Amino acid sequence: MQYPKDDVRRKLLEAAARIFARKGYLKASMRDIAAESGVGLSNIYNYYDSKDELFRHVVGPAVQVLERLLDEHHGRCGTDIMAMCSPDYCERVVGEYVGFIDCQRRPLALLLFRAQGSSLENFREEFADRATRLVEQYFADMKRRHPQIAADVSGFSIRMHTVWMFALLEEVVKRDVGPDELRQIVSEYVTIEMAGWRELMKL
Amino acid sequence: MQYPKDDVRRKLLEAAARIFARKGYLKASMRDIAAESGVGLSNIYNYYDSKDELFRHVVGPAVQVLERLLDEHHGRCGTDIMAMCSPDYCERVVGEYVGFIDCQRRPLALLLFRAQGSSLENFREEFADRATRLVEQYFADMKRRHPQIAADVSGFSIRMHTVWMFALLEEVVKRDVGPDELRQIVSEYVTIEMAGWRELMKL
Amino acid sequence: MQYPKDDVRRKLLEAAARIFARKGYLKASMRDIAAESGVGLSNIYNYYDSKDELFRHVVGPAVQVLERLLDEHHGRCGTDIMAMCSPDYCERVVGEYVGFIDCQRRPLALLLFRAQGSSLENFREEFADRATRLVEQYFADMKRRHPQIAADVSGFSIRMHTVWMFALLEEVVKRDVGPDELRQIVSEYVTIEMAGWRELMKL
Amino acid sequence: MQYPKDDVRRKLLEAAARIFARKGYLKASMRDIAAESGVGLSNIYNYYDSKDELFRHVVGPAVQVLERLLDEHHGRCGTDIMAMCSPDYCERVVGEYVGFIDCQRRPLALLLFRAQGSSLENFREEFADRATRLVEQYFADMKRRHPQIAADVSGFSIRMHTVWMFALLEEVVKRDVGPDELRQIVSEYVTIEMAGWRELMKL
DNA sequence: TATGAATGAGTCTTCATTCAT
DNA sequence: CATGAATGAAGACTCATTCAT
Repeated sequence: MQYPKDDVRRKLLEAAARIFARKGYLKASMRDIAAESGVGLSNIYNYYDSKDELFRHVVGPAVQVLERLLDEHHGRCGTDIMAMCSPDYCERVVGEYVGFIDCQRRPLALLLFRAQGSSLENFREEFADRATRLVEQYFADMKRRHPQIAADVSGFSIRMHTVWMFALLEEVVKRDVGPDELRQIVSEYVTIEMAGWRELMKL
Repeated sequence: MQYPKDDVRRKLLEAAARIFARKGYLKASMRDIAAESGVGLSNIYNYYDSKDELFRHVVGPAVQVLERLLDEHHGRCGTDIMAMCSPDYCERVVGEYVGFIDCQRRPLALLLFRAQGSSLENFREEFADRATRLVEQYFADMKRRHPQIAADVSGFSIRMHTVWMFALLEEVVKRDVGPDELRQIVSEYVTIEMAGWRELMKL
Repeated sequence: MQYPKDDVRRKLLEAAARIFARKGYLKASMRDIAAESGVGLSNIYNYYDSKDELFRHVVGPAVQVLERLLDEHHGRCGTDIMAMCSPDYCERVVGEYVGFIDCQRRPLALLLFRAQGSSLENFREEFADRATRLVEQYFADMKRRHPQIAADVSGFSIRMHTVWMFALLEEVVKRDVGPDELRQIVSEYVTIEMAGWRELMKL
Repeated sequence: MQYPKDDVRRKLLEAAARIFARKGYLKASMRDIAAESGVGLSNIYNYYDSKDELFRHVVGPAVQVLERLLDEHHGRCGTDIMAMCSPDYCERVVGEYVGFIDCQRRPLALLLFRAQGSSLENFREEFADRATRLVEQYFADMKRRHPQIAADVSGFSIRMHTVWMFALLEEVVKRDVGPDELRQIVSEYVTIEMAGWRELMKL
C-alpha cells in the first residue's frame, strides 16, 4: 500500500505550500492545511510529527538547492582569483545559481519570506553567514597568493556582496521573471559586480 | 498617577521594543510586554488601543526616518546625472542615509524584520516599490536629457539597485557597525556602485 | 456650589439615557457614558455608586409614573364595576395612563426594553404581577357584591388584560404616536375591551 | 469519540438552554455552558462555530414554529372575513397556535425574552412587523370585498391586535399553563377578540 | 470635586497536539 | 491508516470599579 501513502504526502505538501505561502508559517493553521488538502487533521500527524516538521519538508528542496550551491561554488577554492574575475566564469556561475533557483521558486519563497516562527526562521541569516565566511576565506587565500593586490576589503563589504547575491535571488523569486529577462538581469549583475571588484582591488 | 504618565509610556515602548525584537510581532504577547514593562496588562490599553498601535508607536521614528530619506533624496530630481555620478555627491548622500539610520537602529530592525502580522508588514516592500519608481522616473528624465548615454537599463536592474541599497541598510542595522567602519563601508559601496553604473551606461 | 454639581448630574443622566437607549444596559459601558457626557470616568462614581444605580436614577421617573398609576387606579377599589364598565370611565382612565406616559416616553422605553442585566430587569414582570393581583382582588370584590354576574373569568384571562394594557403602553412608547392618533387608539382600545368584558361577563 | 457525537450535541443544547434561560444571552458565558454540559470549553467549538450559532441552534425549533404559523395562517388570505369572524374558525386557528407552541415552550421563551445581544435580538420585533403587515393586507382586501363594513380601523389598532396575540403567546410560554386551562384561555381570548372586532366594524 | 492611572477578573475564540476507536 | 472528538494553554481585548493625588 505504498501508493496511497505517497499520494497523501504529495497532497499534504502541496496544500501546505499553498497555505504557508498565503499566510506565513505562524498564521497558517493545521486546520487550514487539513481543509486545503482534504486530509483529516489528526491524520497529518501520521505523516509529519509537527507543524514545524511539515514546513521543513515543504521547503526541503529549497534548502537542498541552496546547500548545494554553497558547496559547489563558494566552497571550491581551487579556482584562481584571476579566473574568477573573468566575466565568463562569473556569468556561468551566476547563471547556474539562477537556473537552479528557477525550478524551486515557490519553496524558496517560503523559505526566504514565510519561515518566521519556524525552526528555519534564521536559515537565511545563517546561510548568508556561512557564505560570507567562505568568501572571506577565499579572499585570505587570494591575498596570500597575489600579494600585489590591494585587497584590504572590509569584512562587511564581503558580507554585502553575499547579501546582494541573496537580494538578487530574492527578487527573482518574488517576481515572476521569465528566462529571457533573467539572462539580461544576470548579465547586468555580473557586469556591475566585476567592475566594482576590479575598482576596489585596483586590479 | 503613581508614576507620571510619560514614564509609563517610556517603559512600555522600551519593553515592547525588547519583546518585539526577541519574538517578532506575532509571537510577542501583550502579557509578555506587560510582564517585561511592569505595567499591568489591561493598563497598557490606557496608553495604546491595540497591539498593532503599540507596535506602530515603537517603530514610528524608523518610519519617519525612512519617509524623510525618500522625500529628500530620491525625490529631488533636480540634480543632473553627471553630478549624481560624482563620487562626492554619492558619498554625501549615502553618508546621510547611514547617519540618519545610525541612531534608529533598533526600531528600524523591528520595522524591517519583525513586523510580520502587523499592519506594517508590507512597509518594507512598499517602500522599496516607491523608491524604485522614483529612480525609474529619474532615469527616464536623464535619458531624455542625455540621449547619448546608452541607458537601456532593465527595470529590474533599477529595482535591484534600490534593493541593494536596502540590503546595505539592513546589514548596517543588523550588525553593530561602529562609525569608523561605517565610513569605510559607505565608501566602498559608493565606489562599487559608481563603477558599475559607469560600465553599464558606457559613460 | 450646588449649581455645578447639579449640572454634572444632569449631563450624566442625559448621556446615560442616550447610551442605554442605544446599547442596552449590559452593552453600555461606563466609558461610553463618560465619553458621551464629558464627565471623567472615575468622577461618575462621585455621583452614583455603580452602573446599576445610575441606571436606576435614569429610569426613576418612569418607575414613579408607573407606581403612581398602579396606586391611583388599580388600587382604588371603591368604584363599582357598573361604573367602571361605562365607556366614559374607561376612556378617562386609559387617557390618563397614556397622558402620563406621554411625557416619560424615553425613560419608560429604557425601563421596559433596555433593563436586561440591571437590578430592574424584572420590573416589567413584577409590575404586571402586582397589577394582576389588584385586578383579581377587585374582581373577587365585585363578585361578592353582584352575585348575578357570571364572572368566572380565569385568572389567566385577567392577567392577559393587564398584559395587553402593558402591550398598548409599550407600543405607544416605541412608536412616536402623536396626540391625535393617540386619542383614536385609546378610543378603539376601550371599545374593544368593554365589548369583550361585557361578553365574557354576560352583562 | 468516547461518547457518540449526538450525545454531546444534545448535552450541549440542553446545558446551553438552561444557561441562556438563567442568565440571558449576554451574561451567559461559554465557560458556564462548558461547565454545565461537562463538555470541554474549546471542544464546544467543534460543534458550534460561535456562541451566537449555538444560541441559534438552541432556539432553532422555536423560530421554525413561528415561521410556520406565519406562513400557514396569516398568509392564507383566501378565507373570507365573515368566515374568519366565526368563533369556530377563530378558535381552531388560535388553538393550533397554542398547540404548536405548547411543545416548544422553553426555546420560545429564550427566543422571546433572552436573545438580547444575539443576532436574533430583533426577531420578536421583526416577526410582529411581518405579522402586522399581513393582517393589514388582509383588511385592505376585505374592505374591497365588503364595502359596507365600516372598517376604518387605524393601522395602529391592527398592530395592537398582532401584539396582543403575541402577548398571549408570551404569557402562555412564561407560565406553565396546563392543557385544560389553555383551552379556556383560548376560548376567552377568542370571545373577547370577536366581540371587539364586531363592535369596531359595526358588523 | 475631579482626574488619569491602575487593577484583576472576565470575555470569546484559536491552536497544535493527542486520544480512542 | 484514518477519523472525529478532546484537551489545555494561550491569544487579544474589555469592563466596572478603585486608588492616589
